[in-house]
Amino acid sequence: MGATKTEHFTDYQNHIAILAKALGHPARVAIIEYLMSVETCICGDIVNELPLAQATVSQHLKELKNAGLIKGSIEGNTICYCIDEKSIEKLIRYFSQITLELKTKSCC
Amino acid sequence: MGATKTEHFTDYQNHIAILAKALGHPARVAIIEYLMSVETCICGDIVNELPLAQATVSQHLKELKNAGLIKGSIEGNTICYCIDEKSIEKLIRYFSQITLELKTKSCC
DNA sequence: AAACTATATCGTAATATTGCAATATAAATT
DNA sequence: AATTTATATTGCAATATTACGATATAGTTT
Repeated sequence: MGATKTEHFTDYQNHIAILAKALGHPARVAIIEYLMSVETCICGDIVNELPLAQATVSQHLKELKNAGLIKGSIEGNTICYCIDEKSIEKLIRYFSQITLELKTKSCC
Repeated sequence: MGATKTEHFTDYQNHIAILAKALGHPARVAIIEYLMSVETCICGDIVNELPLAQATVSQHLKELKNAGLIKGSIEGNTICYCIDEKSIEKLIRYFSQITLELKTKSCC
């Protein structure tokens, strides 16, 4: 015990959970916010934007990348990170579906 | 070290992270899915819907409630759980904001 | 090539999460 | 009142996450 029983859930449930989990840390929300705020996605400077050590930021970026929320491409010396629009759109569709369903309910 | 440094981030960032984290487990996504699927939010039966022990489900429900994603009201013997629409709408607004910002970018 | 810059990985300590059996609580039924 | 039913809490073991210093890797500049 202790480990999540992913095998008991559907692929869709697991995928939504992976995306949500990746955003389940304020540092990663802050990273997304920063990527959103810069004009282009030419980055490099993410470490200096966050109140965390370089190794920690690198780790958070890796998690966002593994979840598919951001993409990173090597740009000479630095790495150009940007938000992967598709995953955000998947989340919007998921949550929109929920509110849509809720409209058909009578209670609460 | 080891604990999340919440104090370094804004209230908004922390709140989005709390909501996302609550959905960061397939069992909790499945709970939301189930609450969405039933006609009314008269529940009780959530435990039998999930492939997890009663104690574990109870714990997951508590986490969803703490995050504000669901509300539970005592209905005699059972408890009536339902999705808190406001928190879902907050998430939709958040993600919509992201895609909106991305439209103004030139790269990626 | 040596020094510098940007990022990743390793190792490790602190803390959190997941899952469950056992037990507690509390309302409903007999 | 005893039993049953529904849910919560406790305690604990297994596992995962968070954070960071130290070190590695790889491109850039001098």
